[in-house]
Amino acid sequence: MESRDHAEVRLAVDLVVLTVREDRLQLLVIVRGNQPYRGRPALPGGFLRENEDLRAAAVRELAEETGLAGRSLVLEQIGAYDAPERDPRGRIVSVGYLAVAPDLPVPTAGSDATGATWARLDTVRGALAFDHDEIVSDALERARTRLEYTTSATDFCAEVFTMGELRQIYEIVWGITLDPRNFSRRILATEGFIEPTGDRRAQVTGRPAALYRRGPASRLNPPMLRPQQGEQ
Amino acid sequence: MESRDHAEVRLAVDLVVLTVREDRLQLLVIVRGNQPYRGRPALPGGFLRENEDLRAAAVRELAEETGLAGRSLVLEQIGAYDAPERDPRGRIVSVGYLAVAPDLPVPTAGSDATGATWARLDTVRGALAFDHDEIVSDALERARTRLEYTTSATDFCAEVFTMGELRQIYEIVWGITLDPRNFSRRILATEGFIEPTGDRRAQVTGRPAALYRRGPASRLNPPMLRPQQGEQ
DNA sequence: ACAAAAGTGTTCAATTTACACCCATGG
DNA sequence: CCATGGGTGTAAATTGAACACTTTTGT
Repeated sequence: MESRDHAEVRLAVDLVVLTVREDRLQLLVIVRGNQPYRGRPALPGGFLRENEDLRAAAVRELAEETGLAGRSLVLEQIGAYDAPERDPRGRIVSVGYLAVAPDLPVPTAGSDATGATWARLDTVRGALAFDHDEIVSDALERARTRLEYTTSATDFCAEVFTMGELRQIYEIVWGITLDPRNFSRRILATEGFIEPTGDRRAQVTGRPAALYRRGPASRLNPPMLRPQQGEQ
Repeated sequence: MESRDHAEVRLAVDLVVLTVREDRLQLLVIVRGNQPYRGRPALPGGFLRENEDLRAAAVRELAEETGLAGRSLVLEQIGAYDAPERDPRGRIVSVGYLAVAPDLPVPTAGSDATGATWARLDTVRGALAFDHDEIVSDALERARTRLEYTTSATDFCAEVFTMGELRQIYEIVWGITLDPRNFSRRILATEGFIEPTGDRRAQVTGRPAALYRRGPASRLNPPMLRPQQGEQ
């Protein structure tokens, strides 16, 4: 019995980091400097190291490749991607992670070579290296579902935000429009979702909006179900 | 640079196979014949082989260890479990899969040694080897959610079933009781969920129930949200 | 004064829930 | 003829969507 009883595989992590920027859903991508898929956009990620679990690898890669401290970023595992031919370099199984970030001042604004950048999701989809389009699709679906059941919309927002900004997250991630009046009431009626800071912020025009910060709740009950409509 | 840039890990699959039996949610377990955790119940599973993807490994292990043909069983990936100390034999990352089965005539009724058996979930939880309790918890939560959004309740049922049997699936998996009258209407109002066979089946007592088989639909719209109540 | 965004009150329709009541069978 | 589970009808309660209207600012 010379043949091994188990396959020799390498484990990697790939990160789907989403934000809302310029009224669009945007994705953190690097441009590949090596073959395969040289020059193509790809998800940040890399191989698992010794004595490191997957989450730690994800946090490390995020810091190395993008300069984003994984500190406050909530990472959620999306799943394992293991199609035998997904990577021409060999048998590599990758575990996808989703992270949601506020609109940050452009990741590594000129730090190291590879330079991660935000890219509009609608323009980059279909062009990603490896099976990264599939990972992104699954992660996006997860992000959309999370808006329904959790308070994760505030993860897209800065420390303090207006009701309009929060609503925009829902509108952009779901690709629909919501009634601002009903939205506001619904959110405020959900115990622990957001808390008023007491301050207001002047807008470009119009009445200044009250400012809020995230509350202690993490799960939404009842959920905010998105209306079913076709989008992208 | 003698040190490797990546960890040496082995990949495995673990299967959470659920059914409803004797009015209880039951789990397919094997009793471990070797160390570690010898004598303890565990999930069926095993190592990934060369030129085999995770799903294929799950189907193969299911057939080998339990005699269940993976044919019609729908396998859903739950996630990767990778805590470094989860398996004392070394660095083993396992991918969990969920399968839902009808009440089968006891898996390997005396075929090979290890013999998988059904075990009541409430008695076996907390006693499983490795981190299998955690995998089961995640899979169970997934199964409960699937009942809300998909027609997967019929996966728990035989080819033909009564409305009462289908309702029992919901009641047992969710751990609540449902109004039979409203339940029936709700299911029948969902296009493509189930189709009447035209036959009826005499009960132990009471009016014979109409028989149904599963319809073409797979996703439920609108979903059947479970009422929030505390359970087990 | 006007445009624009925030926010309140109210109405109406849709959905959910509860439950009275009838049906069909075995003992 | 009664217990038991299957099934229909209907009214009350809850929820959701629509929208008129008021508030508060910058220009």
